[in-house]
Amino acid sequence: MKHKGKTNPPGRIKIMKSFSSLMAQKDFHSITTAQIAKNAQVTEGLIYKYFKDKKDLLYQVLNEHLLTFQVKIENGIANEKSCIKQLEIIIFSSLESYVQNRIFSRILLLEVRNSLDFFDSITYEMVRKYSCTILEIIEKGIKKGELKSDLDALILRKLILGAIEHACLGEVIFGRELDIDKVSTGISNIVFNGAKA
Amino acid sequence: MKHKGKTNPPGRIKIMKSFSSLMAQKDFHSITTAQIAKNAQVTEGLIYKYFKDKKDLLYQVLNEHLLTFQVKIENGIANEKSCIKQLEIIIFSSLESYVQNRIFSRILLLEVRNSLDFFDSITYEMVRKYSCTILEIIEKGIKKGELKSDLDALILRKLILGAIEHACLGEVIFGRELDIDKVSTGISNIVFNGAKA
DNA sequence: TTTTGTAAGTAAATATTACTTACCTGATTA
DNA sequence: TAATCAGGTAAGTAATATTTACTTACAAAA
Repeated sequence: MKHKGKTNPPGRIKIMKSFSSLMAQKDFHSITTAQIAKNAQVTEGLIYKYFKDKKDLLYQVLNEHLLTFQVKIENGIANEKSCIKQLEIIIFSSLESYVQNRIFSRILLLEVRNSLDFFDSITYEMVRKYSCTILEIIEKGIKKGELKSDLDALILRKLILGAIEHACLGEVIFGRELDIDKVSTGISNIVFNGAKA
Repeated sequence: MKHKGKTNPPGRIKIMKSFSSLMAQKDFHSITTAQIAKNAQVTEGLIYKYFKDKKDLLYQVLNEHLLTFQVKIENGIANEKSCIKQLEIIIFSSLESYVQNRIFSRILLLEVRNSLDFFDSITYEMVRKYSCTILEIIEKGIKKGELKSDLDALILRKLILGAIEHACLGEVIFGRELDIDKVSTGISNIVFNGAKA
């Protein structure tokens, strides 16, 4: 008998917590279902009541984090009129979210993208929505004359997303410290004003 | 008995080719050693004659590709004086290399970074070298007055590397077409001249 | 009160799969 | 000629993700 997602029983919560804490210590593939179960004080079989497979567990944990991430971003830009300011806020809050939650960042930046089924998941839908928001702001910025009229919005988005993600890699992989203020203003500065003297 | 790396026997070549072609079809973890061996028409055991483990095979395949990649970049910037032009060439050739070799890109961008032992490998040394080259060009550009004097070289590098990598993701993951000329000039344009109107 | 259905959880079997060990064969070399 | 060694095979083993068959508790319907 499979779980139908109507309730959220203690066993399910324990499994997700257990998995999250293991993810803080090692990479996805080194974590065994036996460890997850032992750490959660349930049996291995129960994992498969609530999750299709190990990867599905990964996606669902990621999904929970993404929810709070998204709310944060939307609240941040809600009162802001200027498109450039909005983008600056997105850059800052994204960096902040990544840094404040290394496990989540590890999963999103390094652990899920190598498998195609992630891109069919609900989780990826949220990533797309976030990505769309950025594109819309850029397009509005161009229309309003804040940004250059001949700008390719898609490329600017690539640049912003790429910069954010790459900036976090050192932090996520090696545990290096990241000065969010410095890096986010640095990125914004180059993106909007250019690097050329 | 282990292989000592002096020769390059047909079995080893067959294994690497087989693995490469499988990587074009599915992600690393879905590829089994049994498949690799069958596809190469050798026995599973032979894989472990030439490679420490499955991951080592991944690294060595990546390594071969990186060698040609590095040569390409270095030749490209050799005759160029202007630092901005050099960076533009790096952006273009990196995109080109990624696009021309999807397997290599998949491995480098999506499959190796999730495991710490990659960062101890010789392969990663090459990535660092490439990354260092970019930093040096930026620093020279600042000194020569081509780039803004108050620029943070590390952040500009993050931006450039992040943009390049992110630009390729759609291509690598979904097989989308990528207009190298358009994207590389687009990136250069924003990075050097800024997006603000 | 009895019955029915089902959610939560267990225990043990199974199938896959990365990796090992012991061995064969022919060529080179001491 | 004996010894070594490179290239390769065949048959394991141990780990581990996943499945199956089974309890127990409990709520709603009859």
